[in-house]
Amino acid sequence: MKGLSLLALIDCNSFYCNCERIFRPELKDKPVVVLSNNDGCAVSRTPEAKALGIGMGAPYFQIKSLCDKHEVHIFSSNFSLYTDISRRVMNILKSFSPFVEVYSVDEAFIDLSGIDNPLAYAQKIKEEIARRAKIPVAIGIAPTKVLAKVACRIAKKDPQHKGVFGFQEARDFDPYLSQIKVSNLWGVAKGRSLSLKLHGIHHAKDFRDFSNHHLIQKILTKVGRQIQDELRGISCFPLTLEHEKKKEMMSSRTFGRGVFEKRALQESIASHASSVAAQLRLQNSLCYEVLVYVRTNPYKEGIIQYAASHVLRFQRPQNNTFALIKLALKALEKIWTPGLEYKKSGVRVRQLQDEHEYQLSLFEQENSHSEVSKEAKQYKEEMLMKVMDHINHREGKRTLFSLACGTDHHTWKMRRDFNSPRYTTSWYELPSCNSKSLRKESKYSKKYGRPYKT
DNA sequence: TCTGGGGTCCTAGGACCC
DNA sequence: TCTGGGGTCCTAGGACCC
Repeated sequence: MKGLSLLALIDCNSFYCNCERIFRPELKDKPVVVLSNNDGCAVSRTPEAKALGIGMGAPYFQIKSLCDKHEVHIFSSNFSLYTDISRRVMNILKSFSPFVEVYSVDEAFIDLSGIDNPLAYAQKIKEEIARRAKIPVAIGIAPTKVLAKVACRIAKKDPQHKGVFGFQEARDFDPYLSQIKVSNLWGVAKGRSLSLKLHGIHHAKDFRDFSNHHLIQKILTKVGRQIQDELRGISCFPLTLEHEKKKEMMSSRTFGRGVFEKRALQESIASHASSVAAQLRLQNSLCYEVLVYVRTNPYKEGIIQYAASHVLRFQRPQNNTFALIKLALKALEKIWTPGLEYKKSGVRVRQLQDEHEYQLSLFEQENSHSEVSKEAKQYKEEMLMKVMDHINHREGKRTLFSLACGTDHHTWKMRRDFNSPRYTTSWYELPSCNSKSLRKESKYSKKYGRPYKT
């Protein structure tokens, strides 16, 4: 059986609630609920709370009396705590497998290929997480992600499996797939499952064996076909191991109460824009596109409903806080309508680009034209400043670093004048990074310090 | 009156996820 | 009175080109 690809989904049970229980052990076996921002609705519930009929996303004002009656313990969310606990859980997983894909704050896939007894191994993982992070988890084992999700669901629902369930072969899932409702499959939510039901597809097995590809494509897009394949044991969603950069970012919030004034809206947009800019810088990304949106309260009757968004683009990509705020406020002007009661606002950035890639593209652009654009020059300086930040400790010493640019190798020589309170970098490009010039430079570096490489 | 066709690229917005 | 936030991915359809 070795060589067969196998993966496991580790899913923390009622994650936010169990994070809170770490510090309140007396709440074990008691109903606990964690509320969303503004204490709006329930986002995490323990099985005891679910048994009382508290649904996912249930508005707090609707369940409040129920909670009071059954002494449900209510918490406002504490995301920094949950992130911290999550990191601990993921670190434990990394000690079991080098191939860990962190899927969300409370879920991860790991590769179990080649493990002799996967079920026993998973049981060990479960115990270790319970012991070291104090978080109960369920583990599903299968050849594909969609089946691992199914397995994990069974592990959670059926106590006889003690939180770990799965098979090495897709066909072993057959008896279970006819029990699982299609709406419980990963990637099939209410809307799509309703359409599937119209065609007599009620359970996961019906779905897997449905052969009208055209119809599946129409109802569930390309993803539907992939889910079908995954149910058959053909992997379409492989593990993504490296930490990939985000492709979009957003910051949004509902207001505690309705907002009428333009000023308040502007303030919220500026704050979202600045938060997004900080996120961009954190992963060294720039963005071309800024989307601003506002909306009224769709649940409130008797008011004029309004939802609008507007997109503006930068000429060159940015992650500068002030540039983002400026553009976002400009976009807000386009959709601002007076006399309405606003309830939510947000800023979303799209078309991200890696900062360094962009800078390198400017270098290339510059090198291919005799005329240096002002923009390219400015970026070159900014980048050099950054490098200077890194080598700041080499005060007064000449330092060399080399930069890989496309297929060519450009070498930049830099110098900081230690007599000046400011950076006064002098730099120039060597014609090419051939071995002769490198040798010369290495002699030079020996005298003044090691080369700095990026 | 009748107003190409086929291709690519871009974007807005929806469905879904946790 | 009070109904989350942050993501990904996909597609329809418009703009544009020859």
